[in-house]
Amino acid sequence: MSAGRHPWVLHVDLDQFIAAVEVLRRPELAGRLVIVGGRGDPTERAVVSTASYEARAFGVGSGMPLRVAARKVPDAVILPVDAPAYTEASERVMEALRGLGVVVEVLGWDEAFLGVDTDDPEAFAEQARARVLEATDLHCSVGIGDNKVRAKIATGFGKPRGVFRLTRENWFEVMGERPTIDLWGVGSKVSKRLATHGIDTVRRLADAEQSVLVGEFGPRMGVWYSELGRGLGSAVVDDSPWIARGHSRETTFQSNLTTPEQVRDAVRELASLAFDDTVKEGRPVFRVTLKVRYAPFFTATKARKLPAPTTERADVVEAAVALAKSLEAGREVRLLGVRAEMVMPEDGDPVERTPLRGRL
DNA sequence: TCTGGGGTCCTAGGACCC
DNA sequence: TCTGGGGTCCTAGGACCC
Repeated sequence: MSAGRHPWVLHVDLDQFIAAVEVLRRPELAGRLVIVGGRGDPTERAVVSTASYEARAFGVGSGMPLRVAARKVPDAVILPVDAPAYTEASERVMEALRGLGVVVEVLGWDEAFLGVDTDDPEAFAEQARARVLEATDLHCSVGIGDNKVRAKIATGFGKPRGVFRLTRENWFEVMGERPTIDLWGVGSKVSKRLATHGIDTVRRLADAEQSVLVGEFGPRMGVWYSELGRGLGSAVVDDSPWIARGHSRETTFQSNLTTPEQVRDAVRELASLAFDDTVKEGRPVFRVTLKVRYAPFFTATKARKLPAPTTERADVVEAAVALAKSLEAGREVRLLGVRAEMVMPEDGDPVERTPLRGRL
């Protein structure tokens, strides 16, 4: 199995994955208002990772501050994030999908693209849903597309527990009058910038002069948004293992740090943890980035390329500590983070670089 | 309402070089 | 005195995704 183009791209996305995994091991939670986030303590600085559909009906969604969610749904069950449990469940899902004998490109804990050669994609999608349910007791939805962009967007119309097909044939019929923010890769900032040019729907984006988009967003993003408006994108499904560019560790402190000593100690700790993750990959670190969020909520980053790539913990820690010395004294610190970037393997794969490439 | 943590890629501007 | 046109490397910031 390897990278390649297939007649059909399927996008499989688990329904309320994290909440569903929690309900699986606590069946008494079924049908209840379940919210998963942070350490499960709504008085702490944390956000919602996933809310069950029952909780979503009350306006709770991912990214919402936990304390706001708790206020909206006072009788919700609030659970801590248990990453190892989700990783384990995710692996069982992906194994089930691979068992279908197709190319599986993992996108995250709860989603994957399948490259499929079939005459009946709907039947195959139902087969995939059945296989995942049988193997894991988890429900999913499937988007069918003639490329990844369309398959990914299609899934949203299939949820929950359904299948939807989105191709060149029905792209404008389905998406034409929708707001640009419904596109995968267009967020609130870009949709507002597009609106200043009178581009408020997918069809208007598709019809926009590419020169306007390039002028606003630059040569790569401008062209990419134009293609997005028309539903165009890669149809190559690639199951080769992802090679991480870097690893990072960051912490939001429950109460702000106020002294340089506290900052220095925290940076040491974070740098060491990030370094540990690079050691597991066995590749040297060539750049270290320090992220700081000053109170109340202003974020800055400082980066240094190392004199030479290193596999020494002390080099990484010292680089991070040195960056910390240039932080503004006297400002309270809400968050610190350290990222270590690794050199890529020499015989580097010709990875197609595209704006959406974040993975597990 | 008060805003996590782990990722990726793109853009802009300055330094430096020819 | 009023000053080019690239190219590459580096850093900071921004945007997006799950």
